Amino acid sequence: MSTTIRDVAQRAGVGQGTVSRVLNGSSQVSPATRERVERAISELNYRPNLIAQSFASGRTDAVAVIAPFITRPSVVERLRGIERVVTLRDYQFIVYNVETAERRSACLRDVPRRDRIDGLVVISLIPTEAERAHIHDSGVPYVLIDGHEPSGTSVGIDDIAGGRTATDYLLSLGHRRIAFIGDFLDDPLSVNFTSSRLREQGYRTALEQAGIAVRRDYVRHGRHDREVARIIGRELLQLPERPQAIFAASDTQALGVVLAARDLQLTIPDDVSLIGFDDVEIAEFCGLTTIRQPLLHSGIRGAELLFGLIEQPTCSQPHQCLPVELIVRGSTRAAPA
Amino acid sequence: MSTTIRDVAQRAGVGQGTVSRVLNGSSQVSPATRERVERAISELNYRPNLIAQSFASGRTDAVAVIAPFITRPSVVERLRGIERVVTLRDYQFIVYNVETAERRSACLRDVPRRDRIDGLVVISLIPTEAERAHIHDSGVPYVLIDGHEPSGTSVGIDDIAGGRTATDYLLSLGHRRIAFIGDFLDDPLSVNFTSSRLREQGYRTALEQAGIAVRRDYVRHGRHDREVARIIGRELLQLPERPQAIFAASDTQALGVVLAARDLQLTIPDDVSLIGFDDVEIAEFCGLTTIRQPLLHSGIRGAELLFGLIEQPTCSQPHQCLPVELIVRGSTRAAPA
DNA sequence: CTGTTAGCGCTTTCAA
DNA sequence: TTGAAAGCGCTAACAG
Repeated sequence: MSTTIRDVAQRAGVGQGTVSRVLNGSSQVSPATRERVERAISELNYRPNLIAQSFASGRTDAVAVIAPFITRPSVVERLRGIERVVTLRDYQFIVYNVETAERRSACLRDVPRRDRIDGLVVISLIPTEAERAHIHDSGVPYVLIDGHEPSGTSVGIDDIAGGRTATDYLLSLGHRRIAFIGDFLDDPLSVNFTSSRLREQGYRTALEQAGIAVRRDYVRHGRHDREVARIIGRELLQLPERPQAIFAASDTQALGVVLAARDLQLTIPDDVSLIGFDDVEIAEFCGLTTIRQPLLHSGIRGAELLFGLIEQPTCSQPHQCLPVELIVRGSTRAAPA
Repeated sequence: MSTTIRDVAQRAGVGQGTVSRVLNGSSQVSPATRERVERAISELNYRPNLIAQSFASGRTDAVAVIAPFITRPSVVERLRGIERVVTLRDYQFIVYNVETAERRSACLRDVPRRDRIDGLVVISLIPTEAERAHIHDSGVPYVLIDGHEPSGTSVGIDDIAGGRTATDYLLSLGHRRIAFIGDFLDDPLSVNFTSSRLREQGYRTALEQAGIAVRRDYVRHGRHDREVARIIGRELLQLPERPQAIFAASDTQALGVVLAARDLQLTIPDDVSLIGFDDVEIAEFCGLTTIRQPLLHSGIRGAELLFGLIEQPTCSQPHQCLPVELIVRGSTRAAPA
């Protein structure tokens, strides 16, 4: 068998409790004893059994993340931020990938358990009222990233303002006929929220403030997918009155529009201006004008908040709103005079 | 406190052991008893404590993955494949992201522990002889993805053949001056291996077989990064005798060449043909000719092999070689006559 | 088929 | 400041 705390205690000539105290950095141990124990530990090359530690202490030293489509660039970037912080604290980083509605419910139901994890981060999936209550009942500290948790801790951006900024920029370039592509409204993964919807709201507000009526045929929705957006983009670009500019609620969808334009032999930005959202890595490569949100940083911040909660479960932080930024690249240009 | 197995036993009027048997699906329980226990479980809304189960059984129901740069599209795709299988088996999926040499060693040293995980997948990082021995000593079943583990279980592709296929295709188009861009040879993360190097070997073999000498100025290396490849690409494309075609050892690097060509106002494929490797998602978008390797599937296969090992630790599988495929898109064309 | 029970390795009282 | 010892909740071996 593996060496246990008993072996160490024996070798050091102390009690198990003392070894445990040394292990956990208690200040209640005399330097001499500590020294003796530490020597025994290194002589025996002893490593405490993590499961046994968890079992006895009730902590798991693990943090879970529930995220939709972990392959999406925006999600990956956030995961990376979380992983960085979690690792720094020597916690395990457990990932749950969600690609269906069933899986979403299953995760939200089964993952929040004190005997499983010490904390939970949820990305881009807004729990229902019942799910939120369930998480709360589980007693697991919990942070939401990319969403707003009214009575909990969350980090996100002002999607409405982002949508407005994007639209205002297109307006400032002289465009009047501005179309919008956003996520499918009945996305089963996002029961009562999508950031896409808020960005659309910003779009609508901006147009209204500019005295431009929102045209039904200019506002389209589809699954968050490049190829779906490509089809929608083609439809928009083939409208009798072609939009001068398109605001896509994500870079992924904006890239679909790039393909649509290519399909129709139209040139961006000469024939149509295009702006995306997120500023994922490929956006720069493609010269896509977009609204940048701090993806990596949202993960870092979210994880930091979570550890705050783990250490101080009572003191819940308010919603954190991260800044967005307009990044102008080559996919937008002024409307011809 | 939470309800325990004792409460259930009491309520069902049976012993703890019987409840445990029901929990673990033992066939040694009479239908009537099972029924009674199950009713007690659901009446009490009992969930077994996972930590306690792990502690008593010695299993952790967790699988760890150590991967470099989890944000790279190729890595993400593999992670997704692994996650899918791991989740299906109701195991926890623990991710360790490696971005430095120190972290690499730390992970390879600390993660393989029976009290932590039941199995380990390593992606694109070849353990040294000592590290391999250490993993073996830990007793944790282990699978390597994207590499060849001589005396262990691994899944990969024939990188040499892939490199040959890519180069042969360029040759078949009539190109003779073919350059190569690959990973930095002293990559601290990949101590004694990079797939890039094998692809280069395929490139060299193909050229030699075609009776073409490999030109030193046509073979370049740099960190696996788009911007680095862009700089290298510019150098290649500004050579007095410009290559007719470039084989990049990864799509990421190929995209750097796309930027380089753009920088120099050169057109792909008219001025230079370009072929990549991997067929990551963006390759299709960019119309990049490339060598496709089954990334998602490598993750799935690797995880399946791992579970084979977990269930049958003795019966180690041989190296699995997945097929690659030439995907012709618009970045290559025949050399002018 | 089922009840009883001895631990699993550690943390954490409780005394000393 | 330390040692002794009582569990943590479960599995698995053993007895019946």
